[in-house]
Amino acid sequence: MDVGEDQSMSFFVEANGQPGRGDDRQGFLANTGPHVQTPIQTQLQAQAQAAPRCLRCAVRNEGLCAALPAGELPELTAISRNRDVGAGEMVTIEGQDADAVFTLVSGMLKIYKTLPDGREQITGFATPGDVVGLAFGSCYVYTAEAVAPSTVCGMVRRGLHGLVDRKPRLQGRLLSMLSAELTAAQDQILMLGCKNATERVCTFLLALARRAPKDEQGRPVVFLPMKKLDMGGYLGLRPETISRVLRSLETKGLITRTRSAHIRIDDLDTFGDLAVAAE
Amino acid sequence: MDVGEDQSMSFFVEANGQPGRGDDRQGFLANTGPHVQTPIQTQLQAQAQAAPRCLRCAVRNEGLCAALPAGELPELTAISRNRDVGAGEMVTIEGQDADAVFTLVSGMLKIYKTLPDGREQITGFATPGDVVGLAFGSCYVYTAEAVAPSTVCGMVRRGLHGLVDRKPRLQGRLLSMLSAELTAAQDQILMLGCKNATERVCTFLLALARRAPKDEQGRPVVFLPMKKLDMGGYLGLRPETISRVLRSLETKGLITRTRSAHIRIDDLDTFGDLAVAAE
DNA sequence: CGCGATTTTGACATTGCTCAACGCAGGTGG
DNA sequence: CCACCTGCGTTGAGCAATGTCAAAATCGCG
Repeated sequence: MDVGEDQSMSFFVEANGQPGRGDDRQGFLANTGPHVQTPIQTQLQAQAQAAPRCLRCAVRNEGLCAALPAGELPELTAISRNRDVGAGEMVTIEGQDADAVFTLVSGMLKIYKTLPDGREQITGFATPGDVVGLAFGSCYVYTAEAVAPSTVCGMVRRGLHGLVDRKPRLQGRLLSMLSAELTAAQDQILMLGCKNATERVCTFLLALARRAPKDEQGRPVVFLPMKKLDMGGYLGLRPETISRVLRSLETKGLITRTRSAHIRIDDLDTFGDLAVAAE
Repeated sequence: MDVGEDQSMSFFVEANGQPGRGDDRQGFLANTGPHVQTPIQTQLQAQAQAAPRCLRCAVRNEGLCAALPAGELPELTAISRNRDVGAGEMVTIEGQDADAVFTLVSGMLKIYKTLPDGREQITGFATPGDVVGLAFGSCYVYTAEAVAPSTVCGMVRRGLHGLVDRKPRLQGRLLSMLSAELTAAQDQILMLGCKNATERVCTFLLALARRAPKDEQGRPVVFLPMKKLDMGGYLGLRPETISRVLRSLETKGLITRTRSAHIRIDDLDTFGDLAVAAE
């Protein structure tokens, strides 16, 4: 993971409902048809038409999907479906019934929790391949909202539940994802608890830089599609502060703003020092 | 969980070693004798003498142990061992080989991570029943240090590994513990990112108050064995600030300091408002 | 080109930190 | 048994970092 991802899991400790039984809730994907206990023929038929999508998928080797060999992909295709979301649209909403689990295919989502008085704290940004919407209880524990036009692939909770039962390998994958979450959460705690504004911004950029493309001289060029307000919401800072820090880093020659929403890191070493990276 | 607990897990995604094989490392408990592949007789013998400890244990119904019925407790006893630690002693050390997993039997531990320059952030306090030292990789990802004289029960990693393989029920328990962790971590993120000093202190006291004993009028009396410095390390505040906030709460009649290190919460409602509890 | 939203910049306010002094308690040694 | 010492907590004064508010500049988009 990089800058925090999704936050929690589902269908393991099913809140207080049985896995089987029960009618399909009306959530997203409810019309995909029967998935878990589908009669063999119907299932195979569905797979035949469905197979290509997961196989060709941009994030086929990320997230949950990476845990399945190509031969088993059709089963995933059968319970999943793509959906486009525009910037500002929500994929999951804190407190609502967790009907589906989503893999981000393209774009970027912000993951946040809200205090009763309206203050909100962003706990992470999801990048392609990240999984969001895993919930231990019956409700989503955070809101996931697109900050750029995005595509998500939704898997019905019940369908995924059944799939996990049949493919123990998925369970291990879920576990390591959960563990990665926890690590990310703790890094954020460390950041919010100990670091000053400059250190926070550098930590954030550095995390993004790891996955970012490099220019011809090997300098990472980070893409920041989110608003300053969201960046601040993640770092525990106000947008004005972010702006000031970036200006200061630019003045010192550590970064260059190239295209809009793109920042090139010019001095990676000094940057690492400022980020006070753990080990 | 209450105020954060342990932080991560082990033996699922074993870093890059196989579960079986390999000599017992020299860590704590190495002298408990063979545990996993013990010949039946030896094992039963060990159980016979060992059984009573876990059965009588103060935290028998907490943490991992709660997942095992009384009849299976001897197996737990066989791979575990109690150890007393004085205030200031460390149970796990960030970055060191994760040889064992510990259940806190009595006392209190602080869990913290350290930045390269020495700043440290406490990510939680463990109370009896909490499990610390679960590590996904081969090393502990945090330091656990006693803040009061404590007793921990250590389980050899390999022994626990084998036990989890034999008792699938333990796996579910580990999962829900991990999920509780994550929830606690996110609450802390919310706190560090959004709340001011007073709100943080109230949030903290309120979390402790849930588990705290009540006086004859039903008011919770919270025990705070840790130093102000540690409390501050958890809340992202300096000890002077904690002191000032407590003084101010006292002046307002919201709390009363009873015995040393004990605080009674007099006005739980107002307190809850100040804590800005999620939902 | 022009509108609305976002970002930037500046001036100022506030919060919590720093530093220092003092007090209190527990432990130690005479 | 008492004096001292050390570490922690408390309190105060001043300060630095960041938040707040407002205005100007810029961007994205039609």
